[in-house]
Amino acid sequence: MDLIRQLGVLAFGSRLRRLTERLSKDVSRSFRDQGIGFEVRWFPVFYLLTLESEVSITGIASALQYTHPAINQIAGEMDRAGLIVSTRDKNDERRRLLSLSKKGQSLITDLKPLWADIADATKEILSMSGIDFVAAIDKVEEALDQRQLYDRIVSRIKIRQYDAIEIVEYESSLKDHFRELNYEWLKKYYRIEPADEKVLGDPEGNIISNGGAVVFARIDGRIIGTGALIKHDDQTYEIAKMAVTERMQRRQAGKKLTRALLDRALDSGAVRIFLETSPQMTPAISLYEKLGFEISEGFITPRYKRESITMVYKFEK
Amino acid sequence: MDLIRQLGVLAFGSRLRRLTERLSKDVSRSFRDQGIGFEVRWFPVFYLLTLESEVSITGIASALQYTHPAINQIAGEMDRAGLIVSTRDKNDERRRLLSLSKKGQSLITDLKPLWADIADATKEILSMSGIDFVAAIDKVEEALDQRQLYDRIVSRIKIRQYDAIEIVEYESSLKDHFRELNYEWLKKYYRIEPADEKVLGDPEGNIISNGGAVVFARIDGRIIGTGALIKHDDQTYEIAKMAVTERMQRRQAGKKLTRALLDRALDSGAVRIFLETSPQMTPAISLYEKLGFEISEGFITPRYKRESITMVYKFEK
DNA sequence: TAATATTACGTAAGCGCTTACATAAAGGTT
DNA sequence: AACCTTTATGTAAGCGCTTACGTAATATTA
Repeated sequence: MDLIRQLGVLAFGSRLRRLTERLSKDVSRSFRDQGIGFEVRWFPVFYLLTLESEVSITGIASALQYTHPAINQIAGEMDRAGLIVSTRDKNDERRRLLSLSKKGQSLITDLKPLWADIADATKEILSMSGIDFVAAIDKVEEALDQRQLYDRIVSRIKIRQYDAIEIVEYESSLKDHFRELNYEWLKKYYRIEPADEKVLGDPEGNIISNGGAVVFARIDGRIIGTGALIKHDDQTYEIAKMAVTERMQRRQAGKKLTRALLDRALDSGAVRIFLETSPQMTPAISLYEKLGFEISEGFITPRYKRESITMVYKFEK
Repeated sequence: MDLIRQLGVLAFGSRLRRLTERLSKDVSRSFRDQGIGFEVRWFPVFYLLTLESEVSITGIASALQYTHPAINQIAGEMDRAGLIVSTRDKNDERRRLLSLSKKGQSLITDLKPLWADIADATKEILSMSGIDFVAAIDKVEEALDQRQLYDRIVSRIKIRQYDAIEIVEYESSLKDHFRELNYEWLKKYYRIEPADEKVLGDPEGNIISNGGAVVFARIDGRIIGTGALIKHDDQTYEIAKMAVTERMQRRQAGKKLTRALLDRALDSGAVRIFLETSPQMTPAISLYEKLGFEISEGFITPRYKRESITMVYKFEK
């Protein structure tokens, strides 16, 4: 009946939220019952002030790992309830130092046994889980400190996307894709120059027949990206004409294309592999860096008017 | 440094909230990154709609254990995003039946692998806790279903309060307390009648010297309640003149006083123990019931004008 | 069959935090 | 000393749920 429960780890967030709400609602109700005029959400701040007096808003915030507006709001409420007093820091007029008021001090004795009851009851509930729940949360938080959930998800997504891309060899039926994919971004960022038209119009004549290669990236049967390997001499290869259609960018096609061309160059005995790209293309540059290229002084005559930087593959010694 | 962490079970609510926020923020970010136009908070509803179509708002709410306004809001957003369509139920014009739209249907294939990535990453994090976190939450929720945290806290508070009350024997220096405590509530609810004045003015002459007793409840050195045992004959005792000062009510003083007087009557060989109270005093009545009294036909001549009901102690056979 | 209770849905506002932004004081730099 | 950066605080608004409440449709009951 309870789908959230069935979904297990998939609806883990909803699950935790529900549990949190359930527990904290009960705790606040217990507090209210006592008619002490104390809200549970004040508890961490109050407790901190029993340990230390003259603490600033941000001081409390960082000790409790809350944001400072949260503390500001709680302090406002506690102030209105007469539990704290605040004074300006003599040495730093920005800071507002909080301490418990007389009334706040005297509340401590009333609250302490109540805390103990709540802690005991909570422990009782948590012990039903059969494990040390608090310790388990500690470990989960440590794991998150080490590497965020976000990063873990993203790396999985990337691997999946990378695997979903198929690298396809050039054949003449795909000739138009090679031109169109490159035109798409050239038009967007620059103008198409004669040198572009020449190479993109006849990849067979200009690239493949000279010992180079053209490959394509395919997802679900659709060509979405391309790239070429141009042979300059037996030892020198250039990766060029990389293009991925805009809608399919950030899906690791560039990475898989580059790696495919790089492998091909290495297999052909390349000693020098380079590429040219534009300084604005920061995602591309960082991709190339990840794959082992580094920015270098240009060593070939620029063939295009557009500004470019040269990157060279760093062979491992 | 992190006080919330140090507080352990005492700040368990804050702890859980923090973890929840951290996890769900990362998950939503991953979703947003994908640019699918899908919010994580829609997930449970969306998932349910992949299993069943034509589900009503309250139907979804109860399946997911959310409130219906939550579902209403989520449905509104999903509607605006074009993921669902809603039709009126032919048999019940109040109900709005939700189903996935074409667009919603086609999203399923995009979302499924993403769900899997998120589930895997979450599992990875949770496995760091070294225990089956989801199962642990299951058990905690079961424990809560059995008996709420609130009830567990309250019963601890009551025991503590009960233990904090000291029962004090009558002595003439406490004579005024006996009168004042009784006058306090008599004035509040009725008028003081001659019969009251007589007994309350001279407990020694009217109660104690006739083989009865007067006791007091004391907290932190202060007398806060009183009660009397009146002897009618060797076998018949009456519990009467119970009073607890208003500010100290609900602290189990009445219970401890009654139990003390009851024990005394039983020790004296009572065969019949009764008391009179007013029908409006429902908290008192339920207290007496808990202690073994039951409402009975009055069997003594009414001594006061105020309306009253008689309760008799039920001896176990 | 009229009155009453229940149910389904919707809307507004609240809760306890957050992010985003503004302001003023303090500290650093040239 | 003028300028920029950083820090402490405050305020507004948002988020994702909740409670509270209103209205209309349906079910129940006398």
